[in-house]
Amino acid sequence: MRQTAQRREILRVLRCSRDHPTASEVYARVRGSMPRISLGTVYRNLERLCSLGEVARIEVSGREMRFDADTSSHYHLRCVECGRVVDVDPADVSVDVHYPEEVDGVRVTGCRLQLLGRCRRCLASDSDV
Amino acid sequence: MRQTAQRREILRVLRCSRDHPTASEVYARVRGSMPRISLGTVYRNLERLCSLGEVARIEVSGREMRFDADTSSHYHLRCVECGRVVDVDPADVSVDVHYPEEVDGVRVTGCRLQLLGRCRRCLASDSDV
DNA sequence: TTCCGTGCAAAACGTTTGCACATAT
DNA sequence: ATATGTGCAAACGTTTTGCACGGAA
Repeated sequence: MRQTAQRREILRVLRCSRDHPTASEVYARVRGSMPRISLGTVYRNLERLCSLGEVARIEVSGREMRFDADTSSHYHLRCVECGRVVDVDPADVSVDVHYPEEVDGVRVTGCRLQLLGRCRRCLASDSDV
Repeated sequence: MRQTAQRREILRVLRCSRDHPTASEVYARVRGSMPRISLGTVYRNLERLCSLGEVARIEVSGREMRFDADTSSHYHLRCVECGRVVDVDPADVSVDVHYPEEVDGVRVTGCRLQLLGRCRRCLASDSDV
């Protein structure tokens, strides 16, 4: 794989971000230092970095993908109102799950636990409404 | 809320479907008996039925929404390759999860467990590749 | 009669892709 | 020199929306 300034910058931005930015957010941040980069390049590099395991794709439900330079195993807590995602230390969560090996012709390979909640900001604006 | 033939038909189709159809799939099926229905109407009614709690929106990550007339609590197993979703009887799954009440300003209200796997068809076509 | 729901079409949105050009190797 | 990566713009698939009309109440 060829080294490029764009890829380096995208990775740098991701490593400085702790808020699991979307592709557009990465794009906006990278444009700060590299105004002529294109959104397509951001997508292509995020895709590439994901398959290399350098960043993680966070498949939180809802529309857009989010990305995380922290590829260590941890949980994500999502505010169901604004979509904000925060990390949860695995040490603070205990999980004991058992499931069948196969259901209805689908072999089970694993499971994903997602925490849901509401952030302070959204709780506050809820009381306004 | 006003009764309409369209909403009744959409609900009927969903109740006859066990494959968690996407909005387009619902659209296609409803068109069988109601060819002039519009996709917009399908979306508007699915949205409406969801907020009434008559059907459930299955938020499988990233891709398109799926809908389920079975609103009882059960798990979903998704084939990570083709996106197919099958139901998993809660009796076949044991879950014991503990998590903090709040993390980083986000109050935790619950969690969601999603099973992931690969269906026979995809496993078979994988060996072709 | 009155609105709510519909059909239609266009827009919005996140993402992918085709192309010609640039550039790392 | 070569092939991989880029910028740009168009295409894509899903979902939402504006509008005038139709039909349930």
